Amino acid sequence: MHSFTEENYLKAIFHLLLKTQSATTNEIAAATGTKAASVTDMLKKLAEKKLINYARYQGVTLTDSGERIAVGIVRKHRLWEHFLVDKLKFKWDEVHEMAEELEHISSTELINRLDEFMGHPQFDPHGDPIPDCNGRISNQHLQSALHLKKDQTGKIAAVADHSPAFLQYLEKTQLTIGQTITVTGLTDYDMALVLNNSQNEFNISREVAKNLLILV
Amino acid sequence: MHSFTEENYLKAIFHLLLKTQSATTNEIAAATGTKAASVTDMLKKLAEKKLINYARYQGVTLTDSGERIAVGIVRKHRLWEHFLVDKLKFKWDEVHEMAEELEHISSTELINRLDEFMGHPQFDPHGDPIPDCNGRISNQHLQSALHLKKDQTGKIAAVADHSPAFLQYLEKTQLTIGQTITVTGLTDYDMALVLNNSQNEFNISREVAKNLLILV
DNA sequence: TATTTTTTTTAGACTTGTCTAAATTAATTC
DNA sequence: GAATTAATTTAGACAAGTCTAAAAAAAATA
Ligand SMILES: [Mn+2]
Ligand SMILES: [Mn+2]
Ligand SMILES: [Mn+2]
Ligand SMILES: [Mn+2]
Repeated sequence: MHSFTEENYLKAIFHLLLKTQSATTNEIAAATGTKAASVTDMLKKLAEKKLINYARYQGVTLTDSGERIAVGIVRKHRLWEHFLVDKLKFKWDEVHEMAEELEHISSTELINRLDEFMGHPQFDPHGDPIPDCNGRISNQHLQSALHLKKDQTGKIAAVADHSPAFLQYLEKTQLTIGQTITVTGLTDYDMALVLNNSQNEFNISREVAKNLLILV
Repeated sequence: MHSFTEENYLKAIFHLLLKTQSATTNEIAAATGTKAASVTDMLKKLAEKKLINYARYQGVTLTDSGERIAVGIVRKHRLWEHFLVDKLKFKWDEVHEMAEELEHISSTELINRLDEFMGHPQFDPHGDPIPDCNGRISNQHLQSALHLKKDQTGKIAAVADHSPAFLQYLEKTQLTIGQTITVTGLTDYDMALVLNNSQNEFNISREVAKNLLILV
């Protein structure tokens, strides 16, 4: 059908378009770990196949069929991550690289059965929504913990940084998905957030807070 | 590590070596769906990497490290097939193509956890033995149903033809793995085998019998 | 507006794996 | 043993995806 490479470009463009109107050559190069010249070649090919809208120097958007493919890859990625954590007992910081391979297994019947086997999970281990078999993605309006007001309470719902280092840090400090937290103040020294999670009180840096996504 | 292509060549050579002393260029071409000229190129590359023993015009064998890789692929293939049938409820004639993709997922930790998740199954859905995590393969001495003597009883343990058509035929006639059968005779007309499976009596052609592997 | 900097594209080359056609070697047959 | 046939290898080409270096376009700055 489509090569792994094409799928990876479409997925990268999809993720970039969640943040901006159109994805640029350099952004795509950074996201795919390639050089700008290679990206230009691939953009021509994807445009030829009507998977992206591309005009020289203008950046790109996905066509409907390009987006359908990209969402399909994201669905597979997140369902496989859920499988690895929920069934095979991997930790949430261990599954991304494996999912990067598994997301290219072509059978949609397989992924739909996997979805059913796990009881149609709504979110992956990092709190990201799993598109349904029609490509629909639920949208929770989350906000960064950094923007919580004093004494505001919310539930940790997702993370904005997926690096193993960050995920391991959260695991160690019990800041895992589903935890309810309250912001009780800021430290004078570095404006770190003082949090309360019903048992203990502790501080998190503004950088950590930025990457914690909260459902209020 | 190794490309999908290299893995597929090693796997093909491994399967060929179960039947003969050394695998020939044409056999490998047939098994991999390529042309002889392409095989020669790849054999040079695999020999360069010390994964096969190759001398021009002589056919090839696997080195220890080549065999280790090949057995690893076979282990993955068969474990994934077991997963698809046992957990995702696919039929035994539906899983081969998916396993052809899944066998190239690189993580050995993943496959070991999958193995554990399924309770360390000994055989895949077609009765083929699943190598353990050290590459050891159990060897049952099976014989073709064609060579059963009159009134001899045995258990269907594996199939020699993995084509969906054959597997569907067996499913329909209840000749599935684990069934105990007795050969009660031969028809006069075409020497078909007359079988008894405790409930019914019925005939199977010599071609079908050839591909049914029996544990006596 | 003219100049400098950044971004993007083009040109040309390389790698992997494939092919067809031709040449070579090995195996069969007469 | 010579001639024919079959198997294998070599030669040369191609497609996909990548790269570096250079050119062109766009954006930023003076
Ligand atoms: Mn991931
Ligand atoms: Mn994830
Ligand atoms: Mn199979
Ligand atoms: Mn099998």
